[in-house]
Amino acid sequence: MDDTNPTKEEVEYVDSIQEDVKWLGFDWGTHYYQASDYFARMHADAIRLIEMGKAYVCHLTLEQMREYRGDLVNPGKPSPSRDRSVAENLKLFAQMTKGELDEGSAVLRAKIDMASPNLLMRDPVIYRIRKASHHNTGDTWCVYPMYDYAHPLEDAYEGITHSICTLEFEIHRPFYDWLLRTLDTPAKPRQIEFARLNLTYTVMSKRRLLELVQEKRVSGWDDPRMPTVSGLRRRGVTPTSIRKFCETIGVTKHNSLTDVALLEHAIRDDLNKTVPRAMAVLDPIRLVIENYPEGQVEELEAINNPEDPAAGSRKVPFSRNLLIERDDFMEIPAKKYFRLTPGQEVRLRWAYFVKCTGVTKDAEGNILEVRCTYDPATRGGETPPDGRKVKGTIHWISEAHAGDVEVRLYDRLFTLEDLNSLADGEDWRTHLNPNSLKVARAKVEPSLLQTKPGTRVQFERVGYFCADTKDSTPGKPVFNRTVTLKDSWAKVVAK
RNA sequence: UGCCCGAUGGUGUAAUGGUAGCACGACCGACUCUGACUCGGUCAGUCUAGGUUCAAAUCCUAGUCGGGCAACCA
Repeated sequence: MDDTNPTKEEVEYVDSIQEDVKWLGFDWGTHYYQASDYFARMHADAIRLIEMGKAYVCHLTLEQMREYRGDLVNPGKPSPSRDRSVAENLKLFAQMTKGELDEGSAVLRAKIDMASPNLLMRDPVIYRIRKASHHNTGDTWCVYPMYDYAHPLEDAYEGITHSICTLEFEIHRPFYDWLLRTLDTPAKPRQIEFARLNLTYTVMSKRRLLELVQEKRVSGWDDPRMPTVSGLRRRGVTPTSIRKFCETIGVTKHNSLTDVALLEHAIRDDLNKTVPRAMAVLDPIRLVIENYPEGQVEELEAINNPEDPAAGSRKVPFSRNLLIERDDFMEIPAKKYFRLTPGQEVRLRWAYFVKCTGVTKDAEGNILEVRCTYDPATRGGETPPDGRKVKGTIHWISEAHAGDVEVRLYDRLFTLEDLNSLADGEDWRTHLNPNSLKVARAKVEPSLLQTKPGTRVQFERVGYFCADTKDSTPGKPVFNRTVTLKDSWAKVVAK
């Protein structure tokens, strides 16, 4: 953990990084280190640098420093303090360390090359005065190392071989190497850079994510729409699928934009194999079975996970009045529609074949309920003795036994695919998806009411869901939609 | 008008001098008690121009395009 700057409140980030990394399945064991663990050693190395004539105390103000640095095409010029004696530098750095100098009045700089084409090599600052309390070292120090100085040293102290970081630090590598060479550290770690991940339809920069949180456009860092580890976790994504996704996309050095479909595939692939099924109706309409006895209730057996025999089965109550998905009925059917429609027969999952006999409507012509008859010879959803087949199978809930739950249907956070390619002056926030969260009341199998927070389930024919870890209460789970099932019918409809 | 890095199907990648392969996706089909899963098929790629070589995605040169760099941030 690079906790080199005490004025940046980072305790909460440190904690969540640890939590996230552990959840992903990794363990530091005894190898959890912080830059602040090495402050004394780093300070001693700074003194060595001064003694070598490779570092000096400089009094330039921020503005002067910028001016002296030159720019992308012009070389910089030396600080007036650049050639001060070693003895004087030692004395001044000691004063800085003891807190005898004011913040901003002096810094320690490495003495490299003010004409380097790499601006980071034009005598970079390596220590600054910060009279602030550090979350780990308290008030021990008045001077703190810059990240660029701390990074190569902590790697060397730890005997790191490959120090992996993101692309924007590529230009810092010459200083990384310079420091190790100048100090002649026993270990010579190598910094290797790789591209950070960009995903379609979302933002990944910490700055933008922080703005989403601060402006309350999401509920927090762990809002299930956030591409953060805590957001994915709360949404119901598994560590396995994240790791699989990472293996798939690999590690490279060029900026790319990964299609979120790759992530969704990894999620479905894992959840399909591991998660139990249940029935839930998100947008219910009543289905009345005219020839099923009133008041009769049957317990029908439903398999929990066809992909995993060990998951066993459960009983689901069945009765005369059911609820089915509004989408699963069409009074005037579309072409190739093989769900319920007048005269057509479908299977009720794990129950019976039913044939639609018509609908009842109110005075305005709105459909109040769908009516049908069932075939007792198809109990359990089995093919009847006459070998009759149906094209469609739909899910259902017994109205009298239905549980009522809140379901949160999440969609992509933005409507724009690439948030890094905005027109000049365009605000990325204008592309926020107004429908990234839709809340629905769903009717579910009674057993689902006992779902523990964090438990994942597939609502058959709908999608994968996870009981929310924050807003669920005993007996009243709130379900977050992790990802929908693939829907090839939707594609047909779209055409 | 500088320096550094990069470029392979729609997307993400593999191939480091020797058959351009894999996954996602899209499309077609089979199967199906989830229009899911699974299975079969199809689509589609080495940024450009020179050069080296028996042979170049790979090495060299130039160009084009993209990204990064001027906090006492990380």
